[in-house]
Amino acid sequence: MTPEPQALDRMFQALSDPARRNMLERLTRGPASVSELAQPLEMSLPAVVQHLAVLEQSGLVKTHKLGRVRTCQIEAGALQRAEQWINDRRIGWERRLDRLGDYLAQQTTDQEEGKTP
Amino acid sequence: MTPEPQALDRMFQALSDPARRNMLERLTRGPASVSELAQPLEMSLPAVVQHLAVLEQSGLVKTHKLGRVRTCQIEAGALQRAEQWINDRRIGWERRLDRLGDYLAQQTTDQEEGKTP
DNA sequence: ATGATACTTAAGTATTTGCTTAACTGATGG
DNA sequence: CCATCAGTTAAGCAAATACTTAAGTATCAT
Repeated sequence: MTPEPQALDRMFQALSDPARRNMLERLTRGPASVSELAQPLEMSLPAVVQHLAVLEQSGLVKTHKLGRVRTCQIEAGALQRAEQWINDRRIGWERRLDRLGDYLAQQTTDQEEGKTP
Repeated sequence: MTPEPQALDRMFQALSDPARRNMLERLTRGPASVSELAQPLEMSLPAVVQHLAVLEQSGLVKTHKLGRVRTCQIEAGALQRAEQWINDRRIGWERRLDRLGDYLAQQTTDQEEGKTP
């Protein structure tokens, strides 16, 4: 299941903000409430809630509300899809560099063999 | 060398646009001129140049001009640093899930052993 | 020299982002 | 009940984005 372009848009966009990455980082250490996510960040609670909405819409975070507290969790699957896109591109590029290296080595060898001293 | 937050900001921001991802994808198949990058995109050349500037500032692409043509190349190292950040977080989260699984399994076992039928 | 090519620069604009403050809803605890 | 706590909603605003068109500037080919 290749992620649709828009899903990648939202995921990378979500990852591009340090406050949101901080929230994700906190969530790797276990679920947290909105206030807990907000605590280390120097901004108002509504601002944090807006960042959280971005994270949810990107699929990177899932939340559920119980009583008056909203609990947030990381969604590792989404994180993996973002990683996969990068990895595919990087691997493609590195394979290409390898082929180029082989080609250049071959050229050099040919030249060596062909030289008339 | 852990990438500074701002470097990650710019990298993920750069990756969040489909036109820029398209350009990167093209570059995995080898270097290309600005016009070549622009060719499949339905936008003006200046727009493409602006996207290219974002890619360069993110460190994902390097360019050099020879005569009147600017040649662009992917910078796999930068790509890898973005991937690394995601991977670290994902691994952290998955390790946590494993520990939680172990704990829950242990609890269940304890209960089984302690039950009085 | 002249015209076409490959960008580049500048300026303008609509939309989106990342915040803010103020006011509000809906649990919970005493 | 009523104050507090956790979060929500709304409105507004400055800055950043993602384009556009128009007008350059160097090459390069003839």
